Amino acid sequence: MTRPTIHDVARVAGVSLSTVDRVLNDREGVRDKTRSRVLDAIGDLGFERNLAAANLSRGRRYRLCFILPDGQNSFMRALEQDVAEEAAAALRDFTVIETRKVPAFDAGALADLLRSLDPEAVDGVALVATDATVVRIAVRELRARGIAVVTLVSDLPGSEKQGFVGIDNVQAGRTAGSLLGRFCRGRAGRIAMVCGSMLVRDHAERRLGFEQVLRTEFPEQSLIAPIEGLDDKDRVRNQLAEKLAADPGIVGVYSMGAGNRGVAEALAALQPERHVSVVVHELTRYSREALLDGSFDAVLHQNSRSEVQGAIQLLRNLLDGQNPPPQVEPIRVEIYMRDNLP
Amino acid sequence: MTRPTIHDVARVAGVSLSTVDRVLNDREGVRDKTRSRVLDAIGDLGFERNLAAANLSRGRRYRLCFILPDGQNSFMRALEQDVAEEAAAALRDFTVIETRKVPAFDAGALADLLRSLDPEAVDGVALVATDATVVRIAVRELRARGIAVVTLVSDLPGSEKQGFVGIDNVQAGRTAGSLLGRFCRGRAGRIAMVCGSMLVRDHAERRLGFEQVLRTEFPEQSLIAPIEGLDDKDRVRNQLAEKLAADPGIVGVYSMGAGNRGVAEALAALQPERHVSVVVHELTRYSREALLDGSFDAVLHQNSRSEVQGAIQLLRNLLDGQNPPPQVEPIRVEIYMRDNLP
DNA sequence: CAGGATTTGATAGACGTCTATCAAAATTCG
DNA sequence: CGAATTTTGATAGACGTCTATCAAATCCTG
Repeated sequence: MTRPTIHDVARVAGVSLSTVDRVLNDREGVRDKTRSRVLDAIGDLGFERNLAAANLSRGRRYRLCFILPDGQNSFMRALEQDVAEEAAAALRDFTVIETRKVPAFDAGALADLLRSLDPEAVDGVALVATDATVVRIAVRELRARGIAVVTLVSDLPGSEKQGFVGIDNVQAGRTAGSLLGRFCRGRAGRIAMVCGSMLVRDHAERRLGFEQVLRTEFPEQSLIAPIEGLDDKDRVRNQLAEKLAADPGIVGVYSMGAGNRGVAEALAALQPERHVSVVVHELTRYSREALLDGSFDAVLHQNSRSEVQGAIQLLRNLLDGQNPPPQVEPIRVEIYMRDNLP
Repeated sequence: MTRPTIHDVARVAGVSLSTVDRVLNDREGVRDKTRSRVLDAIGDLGFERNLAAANLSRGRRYRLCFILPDGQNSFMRALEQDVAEEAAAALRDFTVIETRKVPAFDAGALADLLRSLDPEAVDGVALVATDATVVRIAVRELRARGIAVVTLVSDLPGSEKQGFVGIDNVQAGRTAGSLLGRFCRGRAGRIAMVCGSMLVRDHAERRLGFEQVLRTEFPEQSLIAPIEGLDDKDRVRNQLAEKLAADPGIVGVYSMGAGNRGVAEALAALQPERHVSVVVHELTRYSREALLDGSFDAVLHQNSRSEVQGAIQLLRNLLDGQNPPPQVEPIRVEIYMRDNLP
């Protein structure tokens, strides 16, 4: 009924507390035979070290650093806010979180920042990755210095990061295709796409998934080459409005990232009897309003709060050296419509 | 940089450790003037008691009891499984979880069980409520005995429960209506509904929300009185197949709860060229298969694992007397389609 | 102001683990 | 075999909080 302690382990193994401690904390000077007696006892008893007591004793603190892109991207700003709020809550668990910002899409700046991190001051890092070789190298160096590394929102495949917390963007694109295809069923025509930039990895992946589904499952719709909005709402509004006016056969719009406001404005300018189904990404103030007034049909979303929590938990588990690290729940592609808004 | 301790509080307040302790733990024999000096010091320093150390010291353990309905409902069985798994993980945090089962829909049995719970053995209870007055009374008595109570999945409004962890079922029904209405757009006709029993509160609420949306937003569709499946797949299959055969104008099906297998079978029997859009509840082995083979279009889901975790966290917070209790993330109505299956 | 009651302080030991130090025992080696 | 080395044990104090006990100080009452 009560959990076994190191005292029990010592008793069962027939050794002293000191020896148990040496084994538990990987100190040297223990003969193999003795070590295995202790490990056997641990196994027999099902002993698990009381982390709370251990951390209390050593005054353990987790010093984490979150690295986010700077700039006006509203998803990133929401993420920053979530980090700040979770940082306050994490203090209770002896976790100190520092936030650093680097210019968006600037791999060199990101790599420089990573290189500057001192293992004396930081135990673990969560970064929104920019996909570049210099960053991979910097991650490898961080790991070599003994700092734990996970990627957040945007992954860095092929690097030595120890985990990724974010959604599967191909899956997100497929989901969008599946929804929009169904919403437009019976109205064969064309579908317009809007992205931030095709140079951004997640948007490229979303497009890939979207086109996969549309082409195989809804061949009655054809796709128009995407508008690159570059996070500029006016640009998005103008280009989309132009396309919609020029082609009355456009029955659906998929917007893969920033630019929701521009999309909403272009739609508002249409004749009321024209029906265009719309699926966009990221629940923000604007996409929410558009859902409520009926101009958007669905919004795909990633819960940035969960992502931050997941990254913190994953880093702590890595630093605790838990074996195996208890899995963090994967982040889901969430679908919102007017009626299940949170 | 380091958190203040009770020693700091004592020093700043100019009192002894004993007095700080008396204030912190609500022991009597402290003059008001002294108490407020201590409270001021706590406020000034931003002191927060180190729960890990406190629990270590008192050998605190959280004894929770989860009460679930017995029977073949597959959602409830999945929930039971989740409770078992979370119970194992919770042991690490000195939380001992016991599961009890009562006959489904039997308010008397549930109330009896609640009455039998001994505050010497149980600190908190999470129950899947049956909506009845005897249960409300039993909950009140539990609270009077000092046991914390929250409802899980199925709420008990008007009772003295201290929280509810589950989804908003009216919202879920609205979401289903919104999806199915869009899926059937352009094909005006009739929509069939399937429920477990109209006596179950959550199904009744789902129907309410569903009809709200269909009637106001998609008046071109008309609704057929629901089939009551009573958790019997053959009954669901037969009745639904009969309706579909009799009425070629049925373009959509909404199934509010148990009975997914029967729905899938009735659909499989249709001529391949007939297209019926389908939205059901709860992601199970069967609804998952039907999504994958295209016979269901969307599945609404509540994450029972999150619900169990949420209930545990809420109960622990209540028992810790945290003030204000840190909010548990609300449970979302999740939408799954083939392409965002977890 | 004495006496009793109430409030406050001081101290010790506990919870489970960690770290450090020193002594004792066991092993290895010449 | 004795000395050097390695391995093990014993002990003490710490982390932040809790509980208990007893003594000292302060308060109230008549």
